[in-house]
Amino acid sequence: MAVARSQPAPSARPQPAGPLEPVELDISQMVGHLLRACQQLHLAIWSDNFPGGLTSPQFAVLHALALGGPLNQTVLRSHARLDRSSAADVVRRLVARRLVSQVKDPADARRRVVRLTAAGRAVHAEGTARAQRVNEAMLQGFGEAERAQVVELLQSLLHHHRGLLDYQED
Amino acid sequence: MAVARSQPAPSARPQPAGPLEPVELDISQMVGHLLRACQQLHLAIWSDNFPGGLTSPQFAVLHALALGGPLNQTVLRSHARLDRSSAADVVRRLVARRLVSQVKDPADARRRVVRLTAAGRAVHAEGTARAQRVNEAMLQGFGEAERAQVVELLQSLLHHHRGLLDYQED
DNA sequence: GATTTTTAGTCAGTATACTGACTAAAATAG
DNA sequence: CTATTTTAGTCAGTATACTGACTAAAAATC
Repeated sequence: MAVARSQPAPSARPQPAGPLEPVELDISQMVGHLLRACQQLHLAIWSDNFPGGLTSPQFAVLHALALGGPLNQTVLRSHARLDRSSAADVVRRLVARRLVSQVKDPADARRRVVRLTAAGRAVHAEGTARAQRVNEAMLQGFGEAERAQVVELLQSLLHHHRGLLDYQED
Repeated sequence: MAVARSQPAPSARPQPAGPLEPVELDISQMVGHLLRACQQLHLAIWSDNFPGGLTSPQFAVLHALALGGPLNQTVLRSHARLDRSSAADVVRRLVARRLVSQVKDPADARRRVVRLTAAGRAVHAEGTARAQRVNEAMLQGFGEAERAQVVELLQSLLHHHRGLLDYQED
């Protein structure tokens, strides 16, 4: 595949001792770079609002369980948007904190069904308000229309690539 | 700080055996959840385009050095949007791969100046085209106007919180 | 000039997120 | 029914990203 190569193009002004290859790339406009920075921001805001140490993926797991009853890891990770290894890690930590419990599925010995404990349900209920505050803080400075745009554009971006992530569905 | 507590509110329809606390939270519309999923997507696309194993933060460091000459870690991490520990980690791996080198700053013994090696400059030059392909792939499915919106909204989001991240500037 | 504070960077420890290899069980093919 | 394949989950290893504690050097203060 012929990589797009920038031709020399007779330049009018000779650049004074810059790098030899023409760097025509503004990294601050690259979606990946922006997403990474936004995630760092989100983590900072999240941590401020969850002094107990519950992380966003952990909350996503609790939320999926609160909505959809006991789930095996495969269904759980598709709801919480976690890959296999990460889901196992997150569940392991939630088990250690006694927020969820795991039991073998009698109908399928491969599956281990994850269930909220009473403590887990309480932490989820209390966390819901915090999660909403985090979302509000993230969107602070945007008007209603822009908030909707942010959500729609990110959802569209994901939708354009549905099936690429291993937990897919959608 | 009085946490917003959902009052019972005389409900017209009794919900059939749902969870006790009213779960009025759509996690698929939370910005943080969407950002995390988009980053997973970006990582998948990036890895496809960089079979050599160069990561996006690593490329960001090479790019900052290619643009701005030798830099100490503090300036470097503000350009590459990395916190102190992560920047040290990334630089350590780039040193191990011989893509950058570090020397003590004679003017300030605290600083260790990072510089591109010839190999690093070559990897950066070659990676620029790949990074552009990743960006294009991420935005595939969007029109010109929407692409601009995505970039502008994410930049605005970051701008609204400038100063919150420790590498700040901006 | 001596003390205090700030700054640059390291280090240990933890949490996602990934890969690839692996086990065990279920589903399918023959 | 047996052999193959698929599925569920684990495990080891690596890369960001963070916290908090720490060292050493520079800057600021007195």
